[in-house]
Amino acid sequence: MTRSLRVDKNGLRKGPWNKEEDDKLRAYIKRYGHWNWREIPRFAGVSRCGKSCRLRWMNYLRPDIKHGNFTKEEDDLIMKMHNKIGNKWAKIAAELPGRSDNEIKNYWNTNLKKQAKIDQNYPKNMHLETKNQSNFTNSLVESSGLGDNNEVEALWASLSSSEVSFASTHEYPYVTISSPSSSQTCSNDYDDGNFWTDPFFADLDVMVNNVVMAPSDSDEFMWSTMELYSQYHSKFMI
DNA sequence: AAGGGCAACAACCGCCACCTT
DNA sequence: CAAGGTGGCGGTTGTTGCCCT
Repeated sequence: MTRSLRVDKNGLRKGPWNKEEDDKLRAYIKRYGHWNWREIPRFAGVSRCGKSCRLRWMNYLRPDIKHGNFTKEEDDLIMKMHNKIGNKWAKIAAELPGRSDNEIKNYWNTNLKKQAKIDQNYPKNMHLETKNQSNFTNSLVESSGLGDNNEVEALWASLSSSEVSFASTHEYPYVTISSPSSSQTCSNDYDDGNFWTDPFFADLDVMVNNVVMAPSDSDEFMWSTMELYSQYHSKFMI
């Protein structure tokens, strides 16, 4: 399941590692540590680039690395964190001792992504305009961070053209917002703003008080919008 | 048995942030 | 402050194995 072995123009091997290379690298790092990845292959006696050595060590040779099937607990944690922070594999890996970011990324792409897609269709989609907007915006003014009813109404109106769905997967609620060319999912227990990504915002052209907001550059906008959806979720969904 | 399609995953590549000089 | 080096990250690719027809 790996690439075929080849040698590049500098004489460096590419492709699958053999046992001898693994043993040399493992032995060297065990004894001297990894002080400089670019120099390590020369000292360890392997014809690989430093980057390749680092990858091999981090994903396979580290003594604390765990191989084998993911547990249900690990699945849940990956799903939860992915809902929350998106494709931040290194951050997710930091919460899963013994798992590498590469392994988690592969696992997500081959297993969990499909599961997540299925979950997002549950329980149903709905359109914002079907709800009682005025009552809701009144209750939002204070908590949303927006200035007054007009601002909330304006934001609301501009978002109404997008399809918004609310759903829960396991114990982690999330909100999915679909626009014509992209979709974005985020968790309600937000404490990290990075899950709002540019493609979604770039597509929305949100107007507040006749000013086009630049969402990807505006933390205030981000928090306000998140609060809006969070409040909406808790108010109308059981 | 053959082969086509898909899944799995190790490894590569390009980009970026950070550090050092 | 700028430039170059390095490590880390995330997206993507390439190959093998498995399953289905």
